[in-house]
Amino acid sequence: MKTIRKVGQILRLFSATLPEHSTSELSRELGLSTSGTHDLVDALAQIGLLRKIDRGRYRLGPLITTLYRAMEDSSALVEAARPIMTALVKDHGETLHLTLQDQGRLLVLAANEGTRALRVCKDVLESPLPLHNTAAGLIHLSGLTHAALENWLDEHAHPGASIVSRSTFRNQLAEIATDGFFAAPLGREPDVVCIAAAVYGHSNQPLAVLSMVVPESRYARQPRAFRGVVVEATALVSQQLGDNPKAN
Amino acid sequence: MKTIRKVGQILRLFSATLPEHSTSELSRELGLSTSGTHDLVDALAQIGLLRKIDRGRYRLGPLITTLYRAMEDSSALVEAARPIMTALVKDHGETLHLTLQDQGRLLVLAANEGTRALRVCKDVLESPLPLHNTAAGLIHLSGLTHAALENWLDEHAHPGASIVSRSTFRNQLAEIATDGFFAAPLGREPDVVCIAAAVYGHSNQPLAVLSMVVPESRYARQPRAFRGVVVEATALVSQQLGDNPKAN
DNA sequence: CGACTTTTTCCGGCATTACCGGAAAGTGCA
DNA sequence: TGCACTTTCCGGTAATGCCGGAAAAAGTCG
Repeated sequence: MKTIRKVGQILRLFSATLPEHSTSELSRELGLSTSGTHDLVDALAQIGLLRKIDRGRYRLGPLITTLYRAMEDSSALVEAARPIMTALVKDHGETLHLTLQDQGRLLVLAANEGTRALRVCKDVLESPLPLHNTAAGLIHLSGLTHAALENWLDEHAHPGASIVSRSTFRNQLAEIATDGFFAAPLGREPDVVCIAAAVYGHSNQPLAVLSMVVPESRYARQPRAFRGVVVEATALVSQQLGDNPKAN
Repeated sequence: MKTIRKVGQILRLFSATLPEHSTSELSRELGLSTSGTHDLVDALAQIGLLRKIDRGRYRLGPLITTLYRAMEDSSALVEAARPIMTALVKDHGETLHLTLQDQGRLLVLAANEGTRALRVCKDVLESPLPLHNTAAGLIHLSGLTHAALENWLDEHAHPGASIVSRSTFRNQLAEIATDGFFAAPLGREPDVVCIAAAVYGHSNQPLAVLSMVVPESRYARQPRAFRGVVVEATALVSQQLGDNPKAN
């Protein structure tokens, strides 16, 4: 559906740093005619996904907020995960994240910062790390369909990128998918280890990822204990989701 | 753009109380074929506006969160309004709302509950009141384009509805548009008065509404004072937005 | 203030795509 | 295992999106 793909492309041009666009900026970005682009954005404004600010200038519209509220109010995932995350931080003092992925980027749904004097900042997964540079991201990648993974590789596996061999990478992901768990240094921070496990929804489908980010010095002392803690927590969240007929 | 209109229709079927739909539910609701509906929802899932949960079952997708975050992070409106609302609650103790409208429904962006022993609950504008039953809603209606207002009237002005005469109603809105201010009882609550004024954005376009909801007994003692307070607060917000080149 | 440039908006024709029928595949239940 | 129902798939056709070109609008400059 080409029109819907264009809808996605247009909407993704709006960001916190570029919240407003004109018709001609959008048409240049998308390689479309100005009149065609105008038809599109006008229609998006009519349904509420965009809002016309001035003549020819648009921002994200109220339907975004409406849908987000609907989504948030119904999120059994966050509801199930929150108390488990709170308890985990209290017991272990380390920083936690609950994440989804959206078109190859991490999306943080909930973050609880650790309580110890030396702790990993909870914003570490907000910066635009490539998915394959975090254990949480690799868990997400391992849950992608083959087609979605190929699309992602088309974008990220090229000369000069850190993924050298596609087949090696796919094999790595297959192992991770089997384990449902992975631990690795966070991006280029050798002092920080990310320990991540998949949260499964109804019908055992990977849904979200719960991860703990820990100073390497503490992780090195008892890596299996950390693995156990994270796997157990995600099993609890998955279990609550599985028991809940509304669970997503 | 019929396809985009269908996108809007589909997305609006997802709510907090109905967060998940099957393909055949959606096709029945929209009066479309199941295969046509499948094409649509599959495409929406590919761009991230929906997410496929199970075979043939969909929920709102991660792009909603991504866009909402982008929107929230850039909202000069809320940023401008928040300290002014905080000061107003502190000084006067009454409940405040900052609202947008989305296709004829109020959308609360920020709500500060009053501090006095007898106070109006901050949730009062969350319940699905028709726009014309609140002063805030009437301010919003008065800012609609003629076409958008006609669409809204087509939905709301019919035999048995509370709007008896379209032309009388339009005249009332024209006066409200001129004043940029209105006060009236809240819905069917004779004890609560809603006092609302328009917030203007760049190029003097009505953008949002700031309103105060007050026990009628307190309002009756000094109605002009309340009017002055609300009008001054919205003028301050409008002024800050006008001075801000990023203002929406 | 007029000329000029650029952008936006509008609209109808045509090329492209959305839509759907019908069939295959999948799922649940008795 | 058969049946009922839903989902998914796919190709043909009718409907729609896309765009060119012109009109309108807005801003800039001399």
